Amino acid sequence: MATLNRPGVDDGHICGIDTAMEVIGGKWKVLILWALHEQPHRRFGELRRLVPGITEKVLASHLREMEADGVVDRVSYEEVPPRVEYALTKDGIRLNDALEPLAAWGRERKEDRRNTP
Amino acid sequence: MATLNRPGVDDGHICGIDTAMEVIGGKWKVLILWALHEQPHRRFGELRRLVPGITEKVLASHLREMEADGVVDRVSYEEVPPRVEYALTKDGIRLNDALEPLAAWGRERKEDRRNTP
DNA sequence: CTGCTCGCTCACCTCAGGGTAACTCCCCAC
DNA sequence: GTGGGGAGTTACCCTGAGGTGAGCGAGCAG
Repeated sequence: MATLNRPGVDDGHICGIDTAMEVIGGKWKVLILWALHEQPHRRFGELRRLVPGITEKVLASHLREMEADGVVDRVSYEEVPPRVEYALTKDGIRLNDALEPLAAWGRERKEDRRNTP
Repeated sequence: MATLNRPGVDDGHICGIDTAMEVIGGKWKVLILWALHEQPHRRFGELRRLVPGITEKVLASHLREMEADGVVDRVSYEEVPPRVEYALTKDGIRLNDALEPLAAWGRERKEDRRNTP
């Protein structure tokens, strides 16, 4: 992503939001985070049901990206039938906390729109 | 966008974050918000310089969307050469405040990555 | 007359992120 | 033997957000 062009800034980021946006930039990532925040240790199929509309392919790739970004943890129990559980990492929890004010803004906005359509 | 499927939820949104994501979803929107937050009443060309990489077309369309979303205000002074100033609305200021924790998360993360590459 | 500034608009094109659907592997129940 | 759950993978397709480059309208400087 780009940067606001000011002296003293080294790499391509300045305000920190763009860094965060890279992590939550996927179409469904905030919803996945939210689902894992409501209750840790969700299973794959459970997430698929909780985020209706998402396809298995995209859920899988989003989860792998979020794992690579260090915000979710994948634990695979070697059983049959397979069982895999996803949970937020410490960093993922902090990310979710950081998203809460944004969620509050969205909720408030939704309220306002409902009252004045 | 989609919704976490739980009873008691009416429209397509639940956690509020998705509502917010619709507003800040454009590629450069958070950077525009940030630029307007640092100093209100920025001119078009000024924003173009502050957000390097953005094209005029995209800057214009982003600004129009954000105006429609009620987060920025456009004031056109009928002069020649034309002068147009953009500023955050009250709601835009609140949105920016809500983004601050996310920015902090991103900055912290950037620090960590620098120390442990 | 030419070129420059400012704030755009228009027509066209690209590409990657996401959607569709089929397939795998291992076991259990019917 | 077939059907289903569970957790994916693979190959292919498609749309729309964003990028490219040009032009405009008014005035002023040289």
